[in-house]
Amino acid sequence: MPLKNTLKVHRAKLGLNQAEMGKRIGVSRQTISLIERGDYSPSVTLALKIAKACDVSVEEIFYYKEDNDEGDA
Amino acid sequence: MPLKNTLKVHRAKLGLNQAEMGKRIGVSRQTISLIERGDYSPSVTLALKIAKACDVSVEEIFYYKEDNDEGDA
DNA sequence: AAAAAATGACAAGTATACTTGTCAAATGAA
DNA sequence: TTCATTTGACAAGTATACTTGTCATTTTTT
Repeated sequence: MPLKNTLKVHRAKLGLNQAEMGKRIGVSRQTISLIERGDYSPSVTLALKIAKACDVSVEEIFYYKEDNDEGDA
Repeated sequence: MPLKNTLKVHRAKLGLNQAEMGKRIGVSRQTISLIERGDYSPSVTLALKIAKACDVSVEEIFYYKEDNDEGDA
């Protein structure tokens, strides 16, 4: 049950690139990239900062997607 | 600006000791103890599990308390 | 097409989350 | 008080978050 996130979408809404997002939050560009590439569990401190920057709850950014194998059938 | 949390209170509401809480969430007793002792930033995965177990949002458990030095003056 | 900007990916190092184990101190029950 | 339960604290080890740096690939702009 991998941890997923919607950071890429929310970052796009803010019109920021990864480097700008990292700078705003206080982490490196690589860390933003790593998170967006998925299956990565940052600290709750970072999660709170990201959620605040995106003006949403932590749960709206980070969530669990079931490991189901159904496509849409 | 240390990270604070309300885990101890919420755990008490559930009527669980640290060992039971750890078992329910899937971490060791020490990890629960460390968090409750404060100034500790677990992974967002663990934060989500704790919030779910307590039936509240991540933000209701983990938050920042300003590092102000004013008492009440 | 060509140049510029943005992202993915890897490597190697540091910081810290999380582990098991142990003991003392605190709390609660008999 | 005595015994049992719970928690705090420390140590040492493993797992992983986060860092800087670099390069190839992709995307966007001209």
